[in-house]
Amino acid sequence: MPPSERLNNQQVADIFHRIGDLLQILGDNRFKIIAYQNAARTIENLSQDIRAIHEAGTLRDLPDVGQAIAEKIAELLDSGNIAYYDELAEQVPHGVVDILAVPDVGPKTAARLWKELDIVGIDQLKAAAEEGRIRALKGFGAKSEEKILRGIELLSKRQEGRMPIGQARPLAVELIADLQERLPAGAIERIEAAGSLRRWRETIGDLDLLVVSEQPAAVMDAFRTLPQAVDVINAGDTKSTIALPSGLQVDLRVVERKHWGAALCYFTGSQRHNIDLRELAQKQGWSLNEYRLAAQGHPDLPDGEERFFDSEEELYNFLGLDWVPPEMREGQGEIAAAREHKLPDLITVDHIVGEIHGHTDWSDGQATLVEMAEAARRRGYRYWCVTDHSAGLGVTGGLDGERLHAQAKEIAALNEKYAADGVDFRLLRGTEVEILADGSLGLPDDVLAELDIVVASIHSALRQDRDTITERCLKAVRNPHVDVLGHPTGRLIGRREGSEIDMDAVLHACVEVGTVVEINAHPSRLDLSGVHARRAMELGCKLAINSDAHAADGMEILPYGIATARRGWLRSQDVINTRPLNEMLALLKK
DNA sequence: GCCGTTTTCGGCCCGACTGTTTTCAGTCG
Repeated sequence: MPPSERLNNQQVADIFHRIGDLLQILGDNRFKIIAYQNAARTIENLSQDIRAIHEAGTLRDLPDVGQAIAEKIAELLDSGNIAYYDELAEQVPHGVVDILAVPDVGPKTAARLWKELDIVGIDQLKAAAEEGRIRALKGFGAKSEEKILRGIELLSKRQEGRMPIGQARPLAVELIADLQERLPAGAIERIEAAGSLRRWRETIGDLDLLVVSEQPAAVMDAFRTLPQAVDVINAGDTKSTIALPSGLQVDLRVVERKHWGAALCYFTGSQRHNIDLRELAQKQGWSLNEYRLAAQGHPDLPDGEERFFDSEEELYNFLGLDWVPPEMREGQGEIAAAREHKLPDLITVDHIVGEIHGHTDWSDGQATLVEMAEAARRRGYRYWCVTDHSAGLGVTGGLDGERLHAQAKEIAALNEKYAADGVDFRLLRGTEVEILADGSLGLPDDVLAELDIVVASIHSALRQDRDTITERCLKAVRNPHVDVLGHPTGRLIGRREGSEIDMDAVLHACVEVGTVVEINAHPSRLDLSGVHARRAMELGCKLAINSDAHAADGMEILPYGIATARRGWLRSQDVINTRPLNEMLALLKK
């Protein structure tokens, strides 16, 4: 198969999602539909290329993949299509599936619109609603038509997709502050952003706010009348949904104090994690919802007997589990690990004692060397490596050997001053050297050899085909002077897909030759991703977490990188810049 | 269609909100 037709994991997962959609519209068994959806989710969360798993003959070992789905994955990868899928797709006009994307239009509605009104696309749906033709259907009225039109409107606003977490977190802070300002002191006892934001997912589909209050009506009112609310989508007694100008939806839910533990857990998700937790509770004779555990078929208790939890930890412990950090709640084996008391001791921001990738105004940074060094010191760092761009990346005024020498003098002078003042802080000399299109580097080996740390990164020709860009990267990784592979895929979340690089091959090479792999903490990069970070750790890679700061306040985004590492189940010992200077340097390639 | 510290058959999470309904189905998370 030519590289352009090579399906990636997401594309394979999309086909199985699509099978699920088609089965829903056709009214098939709902558990069969769930099975396809679960398999799709498993595939999109894989840390390895699904083709490699197929070639190893281990598809059946994947969770939620049984005989039937394994065969269909194999068929898809080998032949490029799935006969069963084609057969389903023939039965349903293409546009009917598109209609499912409209909020509040589900499979039942889509099927009826198609069969009873011959609506097979969003444009037709809009026309029918505007012309008042939908109210002719039993169970539909004028309000249903309004709701559909509003749904289409929301969908068009939401086309930009999910919001990057780097935008969503400040927004949540602002919303919480505004809400509190509009209510009398004490009306809100507790408030926290839950959902994918609390799990630190890369992108956020909607914001979930959870509140403890004895005045739910006042809270609901204040929330629905926030100036940012351009639309009120739901308005209940304890739950409301508003839309922001960007199209982002915000849910707010009010619960009683005694519900906090169960509610926070429920609203943090993920959905998969919640289902796993509820199934576990069920096996122990309990029914779990967002408020409490209630005995149900318990050997010693009457049905309905309740247990409440002030904290998540108490709930998890009650079920025989250790508390699971939110970043791990993705249904990737964390419940089993929590039951066996084998959850990793995750890395925290406080473990980081220095960074080894950042920029100054010698290249495209905004601050001077001194300003960056002082910013690093204010964070309590013991070292910071200056890695300005190399020549070869035209736009940023990259440094050649001569300018690196000039910079070295400034670095040496600063280090001498720190030493004289008895300050325990060292600036290191480095470069972010460009991996050129042919895999050669932007600086010659003799220049690289002088430096403390060489970070090698790709910024251009990211659209090379898989084999070419993988080879290019492998060549750099194997260069004896290259210590760190910077932001390996080059993606910019929400703006640019990463390269098609064969990550498994690159990680294997890094283990083999001792090249460190970066988790770039910038919220628009988060590169490696959590999924790839976990794979890297499992393969035995050494990792580093860097802000890639270009300004004095640039290191403040480090928590995004730490969260990504935590999503990859990383511990402090997996990350080299948790170690003191000499230990860290000793972990680099010799 | 998947899965198994009760199971290879018989299960498969749970509740808020909405609209059009007099008791519920559909959708969503």
